[in-house]
Amino acid sequence: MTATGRKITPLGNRRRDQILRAAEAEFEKYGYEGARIQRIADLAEVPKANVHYYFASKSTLYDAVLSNVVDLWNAALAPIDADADPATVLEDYIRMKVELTRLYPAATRIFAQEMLGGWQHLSEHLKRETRAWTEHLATEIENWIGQGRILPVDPFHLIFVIWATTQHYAESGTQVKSIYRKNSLTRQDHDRLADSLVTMVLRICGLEAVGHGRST
Amino acid sequence: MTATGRKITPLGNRRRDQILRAAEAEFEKYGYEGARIQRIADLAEVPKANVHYYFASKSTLYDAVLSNVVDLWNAALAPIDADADPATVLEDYIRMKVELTRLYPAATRIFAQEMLGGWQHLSEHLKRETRAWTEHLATEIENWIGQGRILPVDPFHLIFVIWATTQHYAESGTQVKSIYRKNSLTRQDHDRLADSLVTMVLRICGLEAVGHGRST
DNA sequence: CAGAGTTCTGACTATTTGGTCAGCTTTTTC
DNA sequence: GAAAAAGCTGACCAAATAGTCAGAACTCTG
Repeated sequence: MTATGRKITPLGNRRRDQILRAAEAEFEKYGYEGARIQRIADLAEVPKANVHYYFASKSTLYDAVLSNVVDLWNAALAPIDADADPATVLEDYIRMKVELTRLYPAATRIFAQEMLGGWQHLSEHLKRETRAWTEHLATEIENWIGQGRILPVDPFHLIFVIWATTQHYAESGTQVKSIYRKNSLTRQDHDRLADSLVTMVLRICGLEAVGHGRST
Repeated sequence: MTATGRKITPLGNRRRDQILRAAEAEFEKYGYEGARIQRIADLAEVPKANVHYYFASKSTLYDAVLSNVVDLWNAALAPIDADADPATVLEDYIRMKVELTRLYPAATRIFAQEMLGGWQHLSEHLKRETRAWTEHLATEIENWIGQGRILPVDPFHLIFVIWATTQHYAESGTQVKSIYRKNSLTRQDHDRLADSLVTMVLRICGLEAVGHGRST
């Protein structure tokens, strides 16, 4: 379905994706309010009216972009094995999160902007989905605490630490890019971030092997 | 000096502050791009033209608001005693930060928005000031690591953890307010947040007394 | 290859927004 | 108490912006 209610052919789908990618870049750079349909059109190399052919309004377009991101997160981070070792679960979670940040930096930034802004522009439907998997992990953490498998922490604080710190890195990533003209950060950079994060989180939970400080 | 280059009298100063406070609330709620001069004027209960009498442009006004915040931070967080105990310094820093968040929640949110947005709207002058005290603390942390007084961590990650987590709390604070119609959070709420944060940060640095998990 | 369905777009509109300004009112100064 | 300075504001304006629409240009199918 387009904005006008017609069927979409493969050709139309390609254009739609093209616009969606441009919109992602625009929303990343300027946020919801700052984003301009005209710039999205320019970036996608289509006339502005074409954008409105596929997406009725700015908010529809934003929702479409965010919906992609949320799907990504759900697919990658949702499944947690209840019996698994907390350290393993947390480490996997963090490394997956860093990997997603590496693969989809724009998407991640938009999501984080939305998070910090109090989910102001997110549709109710997407808000609910987001909360679902956050609370899933939080419950798991609380169980571990109850079972004495990790030190007591506020689960939401812990999750936020992971998110915020990854995000901090994504930020400095864009700075590095603009300063050094590097198009992407090295694999090593990402590994080092993940290491640092894992170390911090495991220490918070009292799970790190003594004298195993591999971060710096 | 007003926008038109005149002297400011006490009367003018009061109006200026009135507008500044309204602007703070507006920027907090909508961010730079989303903020509307007209709404600021309405909130301050002055005509829109009066806003422009004191502040030449939107960005001038934003800068004035942020300048206040940065001054606050500089005054409260800058002085670090080089010889003091790391645990004490970090704990004091965090508790001061939480206290500032309690006293100036709007200012803090704007600042954090700017932080996450990569300082896009901050004037060069303010950017430099901000970096100055961040790097000051980072250097201190690096010294501690070098002297073996704390476990190795990325100083900027650590600082970001403190900031982000406090911010997370400020966010949920506004949610709590809007849901429960509480006008301010209790002293106890703030103490509990500070406790939780201190615990996390000290664990990361390997400084927490064993079995001293007072957070939840 | 015709015509139905889909895609595309230039030109347009309605509205919003930041910002200006001439001239009025209030306050300060001497 | 009058002249100067500062404070104030209604009525504008130019620019920007999201969104519309009629009809041209494709493209797919039977």
